[in-house]
Amino acid sequence: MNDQREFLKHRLQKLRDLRAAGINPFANTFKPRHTAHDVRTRMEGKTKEEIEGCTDVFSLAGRIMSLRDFGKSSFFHIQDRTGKVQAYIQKNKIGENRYALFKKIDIGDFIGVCGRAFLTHSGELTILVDDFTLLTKSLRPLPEKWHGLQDIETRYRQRYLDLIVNESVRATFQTRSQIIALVREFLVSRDFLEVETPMMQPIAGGAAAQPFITHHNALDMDLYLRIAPELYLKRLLVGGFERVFEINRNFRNEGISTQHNPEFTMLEFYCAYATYEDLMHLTEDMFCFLCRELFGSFSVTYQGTVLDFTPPWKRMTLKEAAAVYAEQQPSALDDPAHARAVASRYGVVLSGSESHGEVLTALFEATAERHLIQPTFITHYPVEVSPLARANEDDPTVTDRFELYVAGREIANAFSELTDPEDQRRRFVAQAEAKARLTGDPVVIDEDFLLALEHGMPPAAGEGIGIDRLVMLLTDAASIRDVILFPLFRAERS
RNA sequence: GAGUCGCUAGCUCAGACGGUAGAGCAACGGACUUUUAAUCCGUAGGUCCCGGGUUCGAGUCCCGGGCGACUCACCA
Repeated sequence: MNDQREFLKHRLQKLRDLRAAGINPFANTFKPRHTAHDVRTRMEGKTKEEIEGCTDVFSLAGRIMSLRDFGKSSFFHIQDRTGKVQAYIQKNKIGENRYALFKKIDIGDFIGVCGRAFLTHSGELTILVDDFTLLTKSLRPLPEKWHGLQDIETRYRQRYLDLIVNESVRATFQTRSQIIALVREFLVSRDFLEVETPMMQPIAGGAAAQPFITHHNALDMDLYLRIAPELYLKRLLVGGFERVFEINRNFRNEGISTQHNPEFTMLEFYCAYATYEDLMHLTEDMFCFLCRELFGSFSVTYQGTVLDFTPPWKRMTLKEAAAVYAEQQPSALDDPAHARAVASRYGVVLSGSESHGEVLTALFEATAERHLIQPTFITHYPVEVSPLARANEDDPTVTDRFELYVAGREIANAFSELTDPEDQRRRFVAQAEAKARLTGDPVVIDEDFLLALEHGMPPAAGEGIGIDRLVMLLTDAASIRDVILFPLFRAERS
């Protein structure tokens, strides 16, 4: 008999013993009126005498995380959503029968307890148990109490164990929830309307990633999981919703890394009559709001580096940034042949068919990106790599677009939107033809979106912010899997 | 997709040179009424990721596979 089966056998025997004694080991009869946090805050700053003179009776429930048995009394810690609190149970206080029943309770079980607070000799605030109720009997062991759960694969595959034993993991996901709530609050306070647009789309538009494909049986129709909500949110601008946002999942059938999960959460928002420059200010305001609410400071330490979000943030054009980090004069990169030579020198692999703008973008990514640690807006993206962005009035080879870089990573992407349906059609066709040459896919144009544009979309600017990457920055997480509760994993084979 | 590294008890980890597989916690039995990584005595628990190979003998060496981590590639 192996250890695992023996453990289960013992717990199942206790289950039978409890039922034989008339106890439901999965009862739902206890209504906790307090939390561990309530107990702590109620007694905070009080002396031992004041605490023990206090007649408040607490009633709380949670999982038993540790248990120290002294024969006629026991100490245990209960963990609820707010944290842990210790409890103490004595045989001569609750009676022989109740205490015998308590002996059937194990680490991992859920229990409800009632009692007053006291301070132990070593000064720990503790509930002296008047009575208890078993709420759920656990049948499997918890990970080790001191080292917790370390195995990264088990932590992700059995995230519930990770959450039970690793307090910092709970904190990360609580912060994630808080960040999303704050983003919502920020946008709603600025009169943005939260909307939901299709996750299943007949044409996967709004970005250039590989989509997941699925099929609707009744309509006998292939559908794509969306790679971006962009084209639907713009339809809403056409419809007269001047300020809209959506926080939802995108799906991209690409590689997995510490920065990429196949499904990830994206914030996109669109604001009529705004420009990309307005959105730079809005982005600064949003981050400052988040920092103030979360930390009370514009300084955030990420992986040992202090990031300073005090506005205004640095701004550089893409060409300037590429020039600085490729040690060139910006004007020198205006010569396509020279730019190409420099890019090759920095390890960019070129086929020869790339446009000048694509070469500059590749050079920027190869040289500058990883150096952009402090918040930096990169502007003036070439028109060839920005199929949905409005061309700059003074220099039509670039667009009114920016990306925000922090800690060497792309966090946000925004631009003044293209509103001219004929220009949009030309860009779609050029993009689809380029893709068709590369992949052999048929040229597909989102005619329905163009029809919407032909009805007239107000001038607008839009932005996308990768929520997972934002949460990583603000929770000091090294991997995107640390901020996604259930990241995608290969199925285990039996 | 490529390279490097990892996989030993439920958990956290040791296991030189190839020679009967170990500890702590958790579990089980016992002692103990203010402990807190409780303590003390005792017991049990292993498909060493899987499959081949070399060898008298493989957790250890070789080959193949699985899963994971990291780096790179891909992701405008």
